[in-house]
Amino acid sequence: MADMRANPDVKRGRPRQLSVRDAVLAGAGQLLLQAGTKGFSIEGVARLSGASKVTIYKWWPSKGALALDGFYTLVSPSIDTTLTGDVEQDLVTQVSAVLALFRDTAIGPILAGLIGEAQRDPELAAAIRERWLEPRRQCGVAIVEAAQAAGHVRPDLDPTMILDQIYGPIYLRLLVGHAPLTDDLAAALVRTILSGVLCRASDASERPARSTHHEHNWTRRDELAKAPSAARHS
Amino acid sequence: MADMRANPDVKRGRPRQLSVRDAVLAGAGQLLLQAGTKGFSIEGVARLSGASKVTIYKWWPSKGALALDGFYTLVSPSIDTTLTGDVEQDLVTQVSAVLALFRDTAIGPILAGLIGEAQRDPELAAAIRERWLEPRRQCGVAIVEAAQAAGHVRPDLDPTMILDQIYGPIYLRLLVGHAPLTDDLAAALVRTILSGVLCRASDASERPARSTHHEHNWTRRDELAKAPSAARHS
Amino acid sequence: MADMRANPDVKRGRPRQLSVRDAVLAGAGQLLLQAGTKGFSIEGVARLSGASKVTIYKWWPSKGALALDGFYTLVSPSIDTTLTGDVEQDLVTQVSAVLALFRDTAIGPILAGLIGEAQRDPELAAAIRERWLEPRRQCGVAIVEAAQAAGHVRPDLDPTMILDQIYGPIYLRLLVGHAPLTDDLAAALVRTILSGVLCRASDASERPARSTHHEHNWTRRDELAKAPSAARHS
Amino acid sequence: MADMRANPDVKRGRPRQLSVRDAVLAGAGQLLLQAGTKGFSIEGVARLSGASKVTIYKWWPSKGALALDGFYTLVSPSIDTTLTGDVEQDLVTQVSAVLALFRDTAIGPILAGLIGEAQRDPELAAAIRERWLEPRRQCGVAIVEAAQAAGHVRPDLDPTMILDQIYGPIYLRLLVGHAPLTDDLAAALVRTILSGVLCRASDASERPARSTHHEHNWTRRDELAKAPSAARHS
DNA sequence: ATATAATCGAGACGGTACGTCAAGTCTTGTT
DNA sequence: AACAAGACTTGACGTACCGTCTCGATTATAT
Repeated sequence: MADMRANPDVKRGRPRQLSVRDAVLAGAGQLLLQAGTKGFSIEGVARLSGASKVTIYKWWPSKGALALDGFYTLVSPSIDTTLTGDVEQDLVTQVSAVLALFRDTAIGPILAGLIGEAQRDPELAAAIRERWLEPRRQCGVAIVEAAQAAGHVRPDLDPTMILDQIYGPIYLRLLVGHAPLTDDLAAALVRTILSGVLCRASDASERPARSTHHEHNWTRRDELAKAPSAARHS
Repeated sequence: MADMRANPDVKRGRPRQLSVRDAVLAGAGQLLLQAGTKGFSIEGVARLSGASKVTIYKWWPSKGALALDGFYTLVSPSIDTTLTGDVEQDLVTQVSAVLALFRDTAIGPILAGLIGEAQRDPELAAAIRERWLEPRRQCGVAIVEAAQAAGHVRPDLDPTMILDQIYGPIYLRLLVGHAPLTDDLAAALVRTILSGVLCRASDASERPARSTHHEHNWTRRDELAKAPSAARHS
Repeated sequence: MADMRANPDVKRGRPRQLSVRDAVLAGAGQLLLQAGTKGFSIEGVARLSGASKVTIYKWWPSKGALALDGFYTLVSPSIDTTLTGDVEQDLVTQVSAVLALFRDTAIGPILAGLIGEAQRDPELAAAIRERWLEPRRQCGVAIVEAAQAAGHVRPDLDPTMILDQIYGPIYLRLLVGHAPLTDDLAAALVRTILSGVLCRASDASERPARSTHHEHNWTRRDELAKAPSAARHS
Repeated sequence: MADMRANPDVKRGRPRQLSVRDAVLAGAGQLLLQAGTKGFSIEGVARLSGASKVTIYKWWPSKGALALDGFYTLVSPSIDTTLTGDVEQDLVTQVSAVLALFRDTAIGPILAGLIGEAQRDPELAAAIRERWLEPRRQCGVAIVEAAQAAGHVRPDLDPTMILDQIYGPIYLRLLVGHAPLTDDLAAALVRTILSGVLCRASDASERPARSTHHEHNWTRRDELAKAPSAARHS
């Protein structure tokens, strides 16, 4: 994308006043916190920030874009996870971080609101995908692919789908609220998708054993005993 | 919801005109189809149906409630699946039905829009949970619980979570669009959550075994042949 | 202009709330007085009157229309002149009334502002013509035509033009302010257009004297000097 | 307007670039022609001329001032009438010139728009008076005063008022549009104000008396020949 | 040559008003 | 009582022009 203007290096005109930009972003974040996505309006941001509507319209193409930028003043987009090399542990660590963000801060509902808004604003949807979802998924994909390379995870599976099966439930619960985002959810989701759901014992009794000599099943989840029954919901 | 009024049996005044109700619902459904959740408005429904705004406000508590009712004039809420007793097959059948609904009809985006709207309308959220999500989940829960009872599925797992790990990815893709809803998605999701993701001991012949001392095998994922890697998305 | 609706006599819906109408008009008048045509804005009227902008836009097609209506809450459109039958006296009476209105009240500048606004609003221009100018001119025309009928005024002249030559100077001064609207202006304008400007004495020197005994010439119009014949033309 | 600075002869800094001045004026004139007074805006002139808004604001105190200057790029302010000494003829010549300008060129409406704008811009009003109205009136005043000196026009009359009674109707029609600016208007206006409107006694001798018992003759306006009724307006 | 000073284009910015849309609430008369 | 028609307030939308304000680049005279 080469710059088409005559003198791209020559900066002409009054330079953008960064204080205004910051005030707008701060106002947007504040308004999101106070009023949520529902009460979010460009006029509200203008009021809060002291900027004029025209200025906002100049720099942000749409309400959604502004809201997303405001959202990012609330969340630092840091995804710094030190990997251990253990699939389960690494995934749980990362998922737990996201989960904690949704549970313990106000940004859970706000992100939900943004995704809701994205249903009527395709550009916002794209922005959310690119700026929020994908970066986070990259880490997960890296973990899974490393595990595949190390031979811990079946290589024929699409890492993307595996991640969806971990994050999907979280976002689904965030968006429709049919079940709570409990603390142990991250661990449970990861463990289940890793080991699967089928009984080892039942295989033995009901089906012809395909191979009888196999030891190992899921390395380190032996005592899965304690029921996560609290995950039920009215 | 029993009628709470003093004399429920004494009906005075003009009785409710059901034709109006139907016209409103038809108009709501039509408007949803034509304009989507974004262009859906009570005034639009009034225009289309010939009913007056007051009438609509009288019988539907909110825009969301009307939209959901309109939505149900488009989708028959039938979930009639004949179960075979095979967990995988039954789940795939059911999930495929939902998936086809989202893929092939207009109701995928409309439902997404409704869930989006629900972010700013808690009552709509509750209604969606109760009227759409839960009925569908009951079937799935029944399948899983039957499998647990039959000893095919590990009894320590929460069926709810298992279902979330199947449906979550679908709704996530529907809402965020980071990956397409492919045809084989249902089968892949079900198979993966059933069998898990880790390498089996049988792989030990192929790869260096990490630990050697357990039994369980869960055969039946050998011919996972067709790569679901097409699920990637731009 | 027959009413085209199905049942023109059946009044349906909530009737227009006249109190709102009155409040808007009062607000418009007040705003005109306070801020003049320059500071007049629909939003200002909405603020002052307590009515909403939408309501104002519903009933008044444009800012100009509202301003003109507001103007009429300041001026009662009464043009009640008892005619005596004497052209000069009747005209002076009427013109003086208008002049006094322009001089002594605030409506002079306001009307000027409206005419100014009419330069960019053809509908306002038409409304001013029909509702302000013409009614007033009718009276003048009536006086002139009566005088023509009575033989006091030359019948070959267009009464419209005569009135323009009386009122034109007043509006011109009102609009461009190059000369003041003095008290005696009405009398002077009327007298001059009635008697003309040419000297009788000059006629005497250049032409065969028609009459010789005048000490003053234009006081009464009994024997007025004849128009120079050069003025005739096809 | 002498230069008030300390050292008026010492010119320092970059001298004013006259090409900019000309471009702005040309742009202003062009915009007036294209969009009229209504669509005239400083930003538009800046766009058209390539000058920056600041430059325009520096050299022209207000939008009206710029518009007037732009107006003068469209009209050459020449008022070159060779006088014959005959009041009527000279006045008609001059008035006809103005009338033709208003009728046949675009500057009639533009001038009307400027006068309209002047209602909200006192400085523009003053400028119009000084730069447009007065110069033109000077000529007329000269003619009238010459006629007064020659004894053709009554010396007790204010030439200003006489001119107002000629030009007033023209501007009134230009601004309000209640009657058209016809070709013969100039001659009619001049003739009427010169001769007056009242019936002359001399007509009694020139025409066959219709009825003998009154002092005026033309009972009804028998041969109104060319009807001036066309001067009426919708 | 090197300040000093003005001109000028580009463009950012707050402000006021524009005209429109839909949400809800209300007030009629009609069924 | 149910209902249609429609008046009304509220709040936000996105746009236009105003007038002011930095910037950097340019172009002259004065030291």
